[in-house]
Amino acid sequence: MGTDKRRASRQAEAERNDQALLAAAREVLAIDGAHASVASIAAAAGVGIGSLYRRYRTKEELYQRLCEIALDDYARAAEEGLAHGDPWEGLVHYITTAVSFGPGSLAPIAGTIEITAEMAEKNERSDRAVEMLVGRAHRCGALRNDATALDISLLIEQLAKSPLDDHFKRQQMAALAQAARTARERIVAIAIQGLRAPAHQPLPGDPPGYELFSERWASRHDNPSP
Amino acid sequence: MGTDKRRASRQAEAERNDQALLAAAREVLAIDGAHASVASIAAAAGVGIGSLYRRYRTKEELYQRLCEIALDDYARAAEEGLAHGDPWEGLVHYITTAVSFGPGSLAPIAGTIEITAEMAEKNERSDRAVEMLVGRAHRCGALRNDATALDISLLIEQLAKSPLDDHFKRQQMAALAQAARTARERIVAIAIQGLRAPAHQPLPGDPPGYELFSERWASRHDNPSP
DNA sequence: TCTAAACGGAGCGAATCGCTCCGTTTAAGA
DNA sequence: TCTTAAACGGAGCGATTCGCTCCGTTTAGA
Repeated sequence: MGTDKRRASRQAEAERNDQALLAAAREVLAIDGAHASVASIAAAAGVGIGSLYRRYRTKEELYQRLCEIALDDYARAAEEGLAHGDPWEGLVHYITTAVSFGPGSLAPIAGTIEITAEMAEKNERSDRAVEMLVGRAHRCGALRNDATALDISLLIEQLAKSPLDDHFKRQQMAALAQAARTARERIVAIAIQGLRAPAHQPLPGDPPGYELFSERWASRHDNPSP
Repeated sequence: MGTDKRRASRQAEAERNDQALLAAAREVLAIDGAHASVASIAAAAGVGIGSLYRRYRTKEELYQRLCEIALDDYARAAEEGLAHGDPWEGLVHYITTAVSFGPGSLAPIAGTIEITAEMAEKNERSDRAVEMLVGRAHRCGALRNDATALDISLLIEQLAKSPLDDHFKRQQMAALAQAARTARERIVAIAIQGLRAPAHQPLPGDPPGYELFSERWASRHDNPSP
């Protein structure tokens, strides 16, 4: 079909550039956090700033797209976990996969962008899957019964960010960055072990409420310091 | 003695301001990370910028002082742990106390300042104490034997930073910040539970090496991107 | 050879940085 | 009461960095 030929070289380059941009943005955001600059994202993708702004009219638009992709990844990881026959193994798959995403593009920019409809929808899908995953693991007795789905979500967020890895990446020390990554895998294994039933002693305080998630995305553009 | 009178109001205010500066710097650094500004530190302390620079000739000098204090806190927490009769309880005391320090003033500025002699000394003292703590806990069989002292130090660093807490603090939402803190306490409890022997399965990969700590403080002022 | 789509990046105004410099306040001594 | 010097707060300097625009160049296809 002619379409394939029309989509050839030049348009194909545009497509490749878009993928490179999204991948680079994800990486840079994970390392530099909220202070990542558009210039550094374009540079990391090997693309001019102009090309970036031809695809996304603004920085926020790019960030929104990144969030949608990240939320989709989380939802998929949770659904893969549900596909596992063993409830515990399924939960472990979700946790390790989600952690391996790194801080993704979510936490660093929470509250700085407007939530799109697509983001809200993917988020609900993800929440539902995680809730089912945790419920299953509770019922089969593998997961300690005082750990809630929100506890696990917060645990994932806590483990996802690796300051050590980021630091060595920023300094271009690849070997040490790799070592930092395997060190974190050990820590994740420790945390997962801590989720197994039975627990030696109950978790302190009340279980976390959902406001911890929802309130943080209520984007308030008013700066705290006038 | 006349000294007390000479040290009265005006010099006393200077002393109070110094304490306020250190406390505020610690707080601001924990929230804003490496991008904290001198102006915001002075403002948080309720002090003029001029007063800050009368005490510390440069931003780096202030940061070095903060690091020395933080390292001292860690060392003290570890030594308190050693004072406990029960090895496991002593280790738990160290971990929870160290985590409660937050990211302190260490991780955010690692590699950005020169190490003073005092910093190196306090660091060694802290390391020795932690090594003994972990050795004791291993010998009495409470701590899983494939978890090393470095694993525990990295675990502490991983848990110390609370993005959620920081976010709500930045947005001046005190109630949610408090909720975020108790949520993190639950996560710390989970992780500690994961350190208990016996483990269901061994930790993956090789134990982390000490370069992960030492290399990161080798301050390289050359920017990676020329 | 010509055209139009995709490209890269210099550079704009605004914001922010670390830090200096100076006019003001205040407690102690004459 | 007046003088003095130590401690104060903060406006503002030059440098840097930001998001974004604008324009000259490259290149695939007719």
